[in-house]
Amino acid sequence: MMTKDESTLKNFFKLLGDESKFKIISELKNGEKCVCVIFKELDLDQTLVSHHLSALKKAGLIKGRKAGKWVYYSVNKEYFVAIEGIFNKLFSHENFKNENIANNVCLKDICN
Amino acid sequence: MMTKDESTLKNFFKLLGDESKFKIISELKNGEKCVCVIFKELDLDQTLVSHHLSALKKAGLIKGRKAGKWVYYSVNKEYFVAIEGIFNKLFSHENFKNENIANNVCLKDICN
DNA sequence: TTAATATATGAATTATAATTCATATATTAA
DNA sequence: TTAATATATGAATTATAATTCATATATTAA
Repeated sequence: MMTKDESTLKNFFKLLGDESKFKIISELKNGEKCVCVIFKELDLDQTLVSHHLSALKKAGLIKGRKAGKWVYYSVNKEYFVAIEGIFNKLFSHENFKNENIANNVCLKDICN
Repeated sequence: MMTKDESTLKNFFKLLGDESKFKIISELKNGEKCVCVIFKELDLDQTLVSHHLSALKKAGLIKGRKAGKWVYYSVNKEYFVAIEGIFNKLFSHENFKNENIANNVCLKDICN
């Protein structure tokens, strides 16, 4: 019922519909950051940020790089390139039809 | 902390992160439809679809037109034009920096 | 007028995601 | 070696959104 692209985009929306995840991505757009910087800058619990990062990573939006005690996260550009393509394909307003139905006519005769 | 644009986009994401709402918008991209057609095509309860429509309308994604017993919903193009602009401003990959941090260096000396 | 139909809406319930809590592991500093 | 730090993770709890239920209103057909 939903295409793969629609499903991918819906899952992306669901993740970034959360304010904390949205803010994490906003931070990472400026370059990679370790967990310690992210949770302090956003004033969130370390463990909460780790959970969010784990969800974002699992879905492919970000990737992690371990270096010593730290883990540096950064946006996965390939993912965002793909999302951009899907979004513009599915949601650019040029694709929207705007046919109005004549008053009192119910499409497809489903309704009486 | 979040700009108005970021907040608008986040709320859009939150709404369309829901599969039913996503599908409703997908249907309406093809032109306006009455509630009766939407809920039958999506095989959802009428009352549930009304709740979703109400949320989408309240946030500005769609508008309703009453004609007799029926209410026809359609996408609000102005809203999607705006969202497209915000999305492309905030999420096009060209905006993403990709500076890697030297190993073991924690940004801003927040961490030890 | 009365009955049937389309839609909306508030309240109750249920499902799901976010958050917290306790704690484990890996790594480096002392 | 031992202690401290950075991060992750499973389970418990809490918050929030989705869904259902009961029912109201408006409109048209009978």
